[in-house]
Amino acid sequence: MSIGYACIVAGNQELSLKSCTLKNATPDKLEEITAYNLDILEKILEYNIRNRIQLFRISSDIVPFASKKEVIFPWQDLMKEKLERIGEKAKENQIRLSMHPGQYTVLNSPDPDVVERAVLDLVYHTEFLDLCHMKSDCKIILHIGGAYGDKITAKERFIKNYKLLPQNVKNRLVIENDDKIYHIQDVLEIADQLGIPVIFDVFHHEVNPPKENKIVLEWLSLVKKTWQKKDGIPKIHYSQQLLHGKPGAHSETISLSDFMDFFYKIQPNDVDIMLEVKDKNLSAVKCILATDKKGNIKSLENEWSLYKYNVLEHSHSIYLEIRSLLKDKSGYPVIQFYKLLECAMQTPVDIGQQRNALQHVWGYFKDQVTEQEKKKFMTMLEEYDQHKNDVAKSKRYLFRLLEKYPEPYLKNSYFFTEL
DNA sequence: TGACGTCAAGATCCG
DNA sequence: CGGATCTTGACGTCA
Repeated sequence: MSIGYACIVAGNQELSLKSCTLKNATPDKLEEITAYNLDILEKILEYNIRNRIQLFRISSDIVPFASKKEVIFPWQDLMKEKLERIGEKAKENQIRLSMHPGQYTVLNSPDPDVVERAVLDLVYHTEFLDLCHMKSDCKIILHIGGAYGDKITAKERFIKNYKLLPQNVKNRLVIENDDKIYHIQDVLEIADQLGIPVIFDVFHHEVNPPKENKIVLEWLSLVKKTWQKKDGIPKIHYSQQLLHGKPGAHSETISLSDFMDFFYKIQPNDVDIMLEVKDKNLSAVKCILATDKKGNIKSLENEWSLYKYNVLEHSHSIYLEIRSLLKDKSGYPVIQFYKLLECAMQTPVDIGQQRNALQHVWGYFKDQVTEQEKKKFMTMLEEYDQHKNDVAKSKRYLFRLLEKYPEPYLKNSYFFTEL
């Protein structure tokens, strides 16, 4: 079983991809951005390796406008070596990669132009994974598309158009239930006709269940049967409702207790779980550590080093509680640790503690900065006390000081990330 | 025609 | 001029 996340590394700006607008998309610009993005992807894989994350979705934006036929840019040839290196790294470390064209790739549209673009887009995604030499268990996930007032015909059109796809696309394509139109029963029906695997999105299923009343475990068991040996371990999508958000909106972080309830319910020895959540890798690490049977306190100490100043901003008492929780070096209180962490992050920031956290962090700089830099920070603190500016300004300033005075402990921490 | 979702690029504003 | 903040882009469907 692997647990993973999609596309973006939270808490690390250095690992974000570049893009451009269509109007600026010259071949040179595209080559520059793509080369940059692939180097970043390699670094993201290294991050995933360090954190034992073996499931990862590559952003469709990795090669900008790759599937637009007006944009001529032979990325397949230009990036051959980089793609091979990425594939090697993934394989060596048993990382399962996937890609997921968004809601605008619609294979079952009645408009032939839309279908043509969808096919080109699927071909792009397939070529990307093929050029990395990934096995056929590295999938491309697609939704069924629109209903156009006649779901039966729309389903038939999906099936018809699927059959026209090139074989290498078919080798990777899997279909997923969505939160609006095609529920899991629809998708299983299509999958049965085509003989292709189904991704069961547990959250979409909650939002958009079929009329037929089966428990989640029964649907899951039907879904698992659609995966053959060559397709790898069945994969599911898991996310949670954003409280006070629109139905279907993804939560900021994964609530660990809800995740663990689900985890024990499904006994997921033989599924991979892709998390769809705003804090991305942060939740993936949480769920991986929480389900690790032989976990080590060192992992929690490392997590603590990343979150401690954020916790301090919200609650001094929980800060102390976690510190004491981690004192016993023989235990592995992972559930309790994240319970406290989640609790702290849900507590509104305490103005006084926020100032306290700023000063803690300032402690890393105070003996090495110039008088001028010191003065500037002190002025900011004064203004902060008089409510003339917000904490974000001081944080930005401290973050900028990190470039001049490198402090890896601080740089890695989430203090400068909005959580 | 605008909302939907997403987030960096691009544009504009500010001191 | 650099930095902060607001707006646009790119996609297809549906009300």
